[in-house]
Amino acid sequence: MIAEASTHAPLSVDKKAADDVGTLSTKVSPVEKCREFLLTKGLRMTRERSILTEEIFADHEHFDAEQLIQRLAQRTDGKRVSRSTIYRILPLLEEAGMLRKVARQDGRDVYEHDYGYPRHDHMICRKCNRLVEFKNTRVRELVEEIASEHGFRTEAHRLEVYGLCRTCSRPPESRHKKLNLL
Amino acid sequence: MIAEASTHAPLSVDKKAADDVGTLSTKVSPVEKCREFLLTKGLRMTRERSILTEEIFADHEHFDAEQLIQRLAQRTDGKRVSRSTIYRILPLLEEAGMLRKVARQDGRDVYEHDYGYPRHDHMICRKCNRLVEFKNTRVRELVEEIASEHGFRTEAHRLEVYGLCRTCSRPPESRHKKLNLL
DNA sequence: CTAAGTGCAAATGTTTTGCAGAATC
DNA sequence: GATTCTGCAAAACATTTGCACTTAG
Repeated sequence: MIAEASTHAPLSVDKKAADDVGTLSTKVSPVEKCREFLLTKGLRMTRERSILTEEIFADHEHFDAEQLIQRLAQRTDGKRVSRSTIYRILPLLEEAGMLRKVARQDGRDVYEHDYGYPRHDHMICRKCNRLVEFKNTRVRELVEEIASEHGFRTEAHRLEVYGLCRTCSRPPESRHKKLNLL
Repeated sequence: MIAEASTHAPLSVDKKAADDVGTLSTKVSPVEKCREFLLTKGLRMTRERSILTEEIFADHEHFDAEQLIQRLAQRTDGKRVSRSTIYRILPLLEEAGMLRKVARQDGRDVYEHDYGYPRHDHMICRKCNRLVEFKNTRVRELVEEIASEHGFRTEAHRLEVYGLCRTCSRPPESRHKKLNLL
């Protein structure tokens, strides 16, 4: 099941091209942060929630539910977390401000960390599918400014820039060859 | 578990609060534009494609597939278009550059016109779910500027601002009346 | 004519849910 | 100890697809 033959260069994040994204201000571990949130809601920190949170924050890659299910729902050791539980915890982590949906690819919601990783926006190359992260304070400022003009109280924003990355927009180059661009 | 009591006021677009969004530069009718596209692909302009295109471009509201199905799949006059056909045509209109997905709400893809309507961005109220459109030239300028710093060639962008709209951020307020908000 | 398009019903794939037993506070 | 959680299997949904029949070009 889950056909999945897509050619999507899936979710690759171009860290090299990113600006000042990468500085990490660790205060509390993700699991701790999650526990705090759960407390405020009168909910409980369970083994499953802890396992899933650790798995998710083990790296900074983007991911979707299916990937977590692949990794966690078939373990035989004590670290198994079922499909339903995974689907139930993800919205909690979102509500906790630790995750956010950034896209939908192949019929699935794609998440990224919203905790322990600096705020940033994305440039997406329509050719190589590369996701370039960038950080620019003026974006936030402008958003803030526009919002206030509309009496809107900003909590977050998402800016995605679509186009061609440096590599893909560079014509076959040098020569007199016909550039088959576009 | 996972509360989820969302009050989704679905897809309402607050035109009043919108800025200069509204100027319309009509060149060719949507149906014509669509026909042109179909021609280039060796495809045919059918009654169903024409009906659907007209229905979609009759107003500038955002919509999802289900809404079109509601309106078109149960007609008894000659204007019926089936569910499958609707789902088959939507991607065509996207490819034609006439529509684009702008969000996902309640598990459905939300579309908006990408033809005959000026470019704009969105503010989305997390409480009443209202979609406020706004247009601000500085957004495009800033995007352009940032992109070029990264050697990125911009083709389009999407900016969504999340937060609370004027109404929802106003505290229960003044009166003792229960405002059944909205 | 003949390739492309449509409607229907059935299939797919993701996400949600009711329940009974298990675990946290 | 009561409430919240988990896993399971089944359900709910949105979207897609196979097929026989229509239709545009």
